[in-house]
Amino acid sequence: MVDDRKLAVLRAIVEDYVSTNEPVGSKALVERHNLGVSPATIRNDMAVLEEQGYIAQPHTSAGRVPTDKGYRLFVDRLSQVKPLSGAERRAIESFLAGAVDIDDVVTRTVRLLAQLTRQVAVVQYPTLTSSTVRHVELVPLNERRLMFVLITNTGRVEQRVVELPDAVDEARVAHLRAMLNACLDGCGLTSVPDKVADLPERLPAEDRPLAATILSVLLESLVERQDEKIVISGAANLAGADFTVGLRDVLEALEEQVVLMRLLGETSDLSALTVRIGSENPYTGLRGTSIVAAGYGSGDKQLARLGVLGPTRMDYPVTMGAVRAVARYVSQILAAS
Amino acid sequence: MVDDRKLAVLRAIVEDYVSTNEPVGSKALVERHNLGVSPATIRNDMAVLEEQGYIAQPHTSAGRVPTDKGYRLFVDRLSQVKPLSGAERRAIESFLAGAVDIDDVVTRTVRLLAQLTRQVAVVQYPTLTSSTVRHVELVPLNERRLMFVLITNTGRVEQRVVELPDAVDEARVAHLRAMLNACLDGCGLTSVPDKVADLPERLPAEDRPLAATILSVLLESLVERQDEKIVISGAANLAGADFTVGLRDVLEALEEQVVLMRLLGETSDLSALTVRIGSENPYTGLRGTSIVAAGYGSGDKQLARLGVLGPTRMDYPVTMGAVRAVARYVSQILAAS
DNA sequence: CTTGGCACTCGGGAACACAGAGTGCCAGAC
DNA sequence: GTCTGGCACTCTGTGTTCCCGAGTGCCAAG
Repeated sequence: MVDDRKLAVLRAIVEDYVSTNEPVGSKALVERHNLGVSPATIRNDMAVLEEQGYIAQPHTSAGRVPTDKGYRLFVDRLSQVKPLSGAERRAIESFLAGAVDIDDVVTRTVRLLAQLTRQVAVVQYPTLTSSTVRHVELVPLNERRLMFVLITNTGRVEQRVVELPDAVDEARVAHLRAMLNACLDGCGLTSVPDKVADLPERLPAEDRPLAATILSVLLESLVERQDEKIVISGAANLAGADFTVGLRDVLEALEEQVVLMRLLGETSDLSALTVRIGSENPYTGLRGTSIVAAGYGSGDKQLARLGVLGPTRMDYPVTMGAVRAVARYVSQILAAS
Repeated sequence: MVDDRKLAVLRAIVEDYVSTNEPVGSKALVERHNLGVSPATIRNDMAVLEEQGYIAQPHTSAGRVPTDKGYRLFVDRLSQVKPLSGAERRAIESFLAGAVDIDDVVTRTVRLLAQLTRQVAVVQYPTLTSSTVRHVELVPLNERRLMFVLITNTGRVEQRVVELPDAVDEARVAHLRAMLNACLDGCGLTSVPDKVADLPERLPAEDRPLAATILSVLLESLVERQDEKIVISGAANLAGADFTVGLRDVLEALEEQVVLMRLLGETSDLSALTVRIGSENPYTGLRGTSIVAAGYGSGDKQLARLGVLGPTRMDYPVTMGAVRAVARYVSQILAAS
């Protein structure tokens, strides 16, 4: 059913098609790869591969083109991730090492990835889920308003302005701040709701409305972290690639945070290097594009995901290598800081 | 030299070309606009307009197309900004009114503008120049590290992690925090450097290295505010428009914050509604595109600028109306909060 | 200054032919 | 059984030619 030569043929077709962007025929195939058999034999193999759905011809009497299923087999069994060159690795390292800030890390990463792969890069901000509270700050802005700031151990900051039910003075705010910090310091974000549940009861009655207001904002900001921030770069790289599907759809998808989130994240294993090819993609506007994504974060606790998006006809080994390498370096940087 | 009818002809050419996207000829012109003269007369006028550089023909025996100079004259003297419809105004109002946050305001604004004009919208975050310090916060992260947070009256937050020269305790940090706030509260960002200049001298000697470190970070963050953040939306709208110049260049320009800043901002009068047409543009990659921009901010103190970017062949009256209207509404929203 | 007439130009589309690449199939060789 | 060479067939893409129509510029007359 799938003997070795047929697989070799499929691999050759994918490689040639990716590099030339033209349907590849039997004759060209035996010339470029030394398969040791004649074109006619290859033709027979190709007929079988086509029947099985791994390749297709755009029209009669044209060469063959890999289908999504063909790419899938190629990625799963016929290729191996190509490691970066030493020069590239050094470039990554020095480029990322200069980052001063979590924002800076993310920005640099996304640019780096776009440049490295010459595709559209997408980086998700480190998620708060697995991070812990480092500090909660309440800053009075005026009598009826204060700013609530939540700082996590990943360097992420969530801030929010709170309108208060009634006037408060600095002392009450300070008290509440101290209580909140005592209660939450170092605890995981997911356990915050439990921790603060009984907080109002431990306060004097007159402070309870204030506490309730602030807590509701706190909890709300925890929920909202779900729709994480995402940064993209390298949209210009879309201009070169010729998409089978309209460019417009792709650009539209890139502006939909939710779509991007799902593309990057819809996997049980955050850390895995995942590839989603063309129609495997849930979003119809992105048929014709593939996504290569990986998780990043230090060791046990995965923080978030990053990846690139490009035409189905992409160089998977190289792209996967770049994505994996960048993910690793970012993890390293984040772990060190 | 420029009699009325020639101007009317130019206006008609611009309007027709914008709506049809095809070179417009003398015959079509007299049919669609009742100019009361014959095609031959129009031809004479067009010959003069061409000689003066307001219009051009793509090739012999084709209709005429406005040049950048022609659009310029049209915008300056032949058109008037078209106000939005009542429905549009209501939509803007309700859409912006829902914003909860400075980030939210900016995000909603940029989306709104993109949708309204069907072009690429660009919004600059409110600049800090004219804003004042509302609060400075120092949050110890551990012994050798603290987070520095600067909150302004526009709701903007700058945060930064500071590595300390030596270990500090909470008391010293609290003291410094109090001093900083006493010193800076309510003062304009531009005057911050003066205000803090003598601060170290007023501290006990052992606190001076700490203070110096923090102040240097503070001042640095003030300088960095120069390269303001910019948000864009509606890149998908580029797909429809056919650019004379490559789409790639435009997409590249959109990723260059600096370029965008210059496009929006290079004007002495922040509040003016400015139009930059095609080659008037400093950036070569954006020949073929025009920018319509306006300042926003409440009354006397202009905060920043926003605008849209589209093909030179755009409906200037409508676009200008939309940009102006959005700028006004945003100003309103910001003033209220 | 305007107008109608007229010759001229040029781009774009339709029709057509043709070369080239590629296929499928079949009969014969190993 | 599997591979191979040969052969007829089918497309696409390209180049050529031709022609129509829109549009122009110019000129002489109103």
